[in-house]
Amino acid sequence: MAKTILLVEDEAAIREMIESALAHAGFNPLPAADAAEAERVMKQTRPDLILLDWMLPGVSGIELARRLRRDISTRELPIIMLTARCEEPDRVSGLEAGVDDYVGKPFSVRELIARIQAVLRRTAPRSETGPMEIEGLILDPSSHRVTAEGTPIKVGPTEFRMLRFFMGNRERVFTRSQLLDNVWGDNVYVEERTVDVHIRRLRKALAPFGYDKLVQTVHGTGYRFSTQTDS
Amino acid sequence: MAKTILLVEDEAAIREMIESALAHAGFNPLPAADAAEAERVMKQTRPDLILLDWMLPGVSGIELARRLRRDISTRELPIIMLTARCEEPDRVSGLEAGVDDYVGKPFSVRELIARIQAVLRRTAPRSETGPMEIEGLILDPSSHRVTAEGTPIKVGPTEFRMLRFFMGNRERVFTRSQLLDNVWGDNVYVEERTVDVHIRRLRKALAPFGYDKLVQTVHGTGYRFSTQTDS
DNA sequence: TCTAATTGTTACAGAATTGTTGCACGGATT
DNA sequence: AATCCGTGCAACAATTCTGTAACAATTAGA
Repeated sequence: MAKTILLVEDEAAIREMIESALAHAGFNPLPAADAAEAERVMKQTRPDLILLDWMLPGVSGIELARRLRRDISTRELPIIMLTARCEEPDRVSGLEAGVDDYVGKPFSVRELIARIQAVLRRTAPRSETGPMEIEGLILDPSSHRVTAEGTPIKVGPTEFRMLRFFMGNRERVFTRSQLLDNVWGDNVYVEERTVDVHIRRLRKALAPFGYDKLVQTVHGTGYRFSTQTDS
Repeated sequence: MAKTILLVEDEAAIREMIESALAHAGFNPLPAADAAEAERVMKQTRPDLILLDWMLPGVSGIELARRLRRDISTRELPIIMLTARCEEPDRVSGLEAGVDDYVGKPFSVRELIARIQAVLRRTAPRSETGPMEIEGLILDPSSHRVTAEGTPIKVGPTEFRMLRFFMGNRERVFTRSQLLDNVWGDNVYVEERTVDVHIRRLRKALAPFGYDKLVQTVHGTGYRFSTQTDS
């Protein structure tokens, strides 16, 4: 889930500053000091985006960008260039290099993060999942709504994610640990009993329509979302 | 059916490059070197979109955009402006002039194509439907007015664009980021919380008629325009 | 039945998110 | 120049959500 971002910047101070900013924003930064190191790193890991300084010792940033565009495996890799404000490089060469965005130095950290997210958003193919329905209970991700017989049911964010996961994976038992991974996310630490509380909250929300019986307890193991009668 | 795109750009090198890029992407490019030539071309062919350079000899790009907005026949024509990063144009005044998006030079061909398609996608339904109406709330894009039960509602430019977007995309959640892209324009950088402020202003304007409940909050996600009761 | 383990339920403090307001700034108008 | 208007932002208030602990209820097994 966490996007990996290759950061190619020769000045150590700036590199470290951006690196910590990226980490803080939930990205996985891969620092590199020059083009050679960048290419070495890319042989091992395939980043989701490249932050590339315009001025680099040895192979310049724009030259590296051209190389990446030439290689079929990195042709679609988004590139954001870091340039000195109003340096205004040759327009046509910028066009040809196929850079996705420019950020002029000095820049605000938040602007940089915003531009990264914008580029990732534009680049990523959108995977819209349609509404799910089970015995009249409808969950629509696009409107972010849970409906029973036409009337909307109010559920909290976590309950929504949990119900969405359950509706996509019915008739299967999940341990609390698995639910934490799939509903909360992998690298978060919360007590397993917290799952029980949210199960309770989900049941409470579904109870007025009788759908609470779909959320079943498997004693000694975990929980299951099922239309079959609980035995 | 290939979309026709009028390209107004004075620098021949850039014009030709974009022209070939457009042709390659399946569009039908109509090149023009200045505003006068652009207006001449438009008398013969009606393009689906205009790519307009900010800096033009004679009549400037933004001035041409204003003229197009004044003319009823071209009022709904999507406009994308090409601006140099260092020119730092006032995007707000551009937005008020009715520009749909900005692309800062230098830009990648991919980005340009993506933005063109994005603008075409989101302006397509608008131009065909004309005035929109939801439960007595009427928004008329051509006269730029909002009315409730005959009485006009005063909304600011941003609130108007937001309401127009919402009325064209009901029953769907949008994150603050998506709203910024669609209401403000893609590469405008403003704080996400600013969306909340304009949501507030829109609600305040709609409140005297009870329409404020159509603008719903989806906690943890964003906002939604819906006629269904929020619960 | 009795006991230990497991699960259900509730309350609550702190965190996170959203609502609301005032204000400075820039552009347009007078 | 004076004023108004729209905009974006920050600061504060209000609301909602979350995780945890504590206690009650239930289950499984001896």
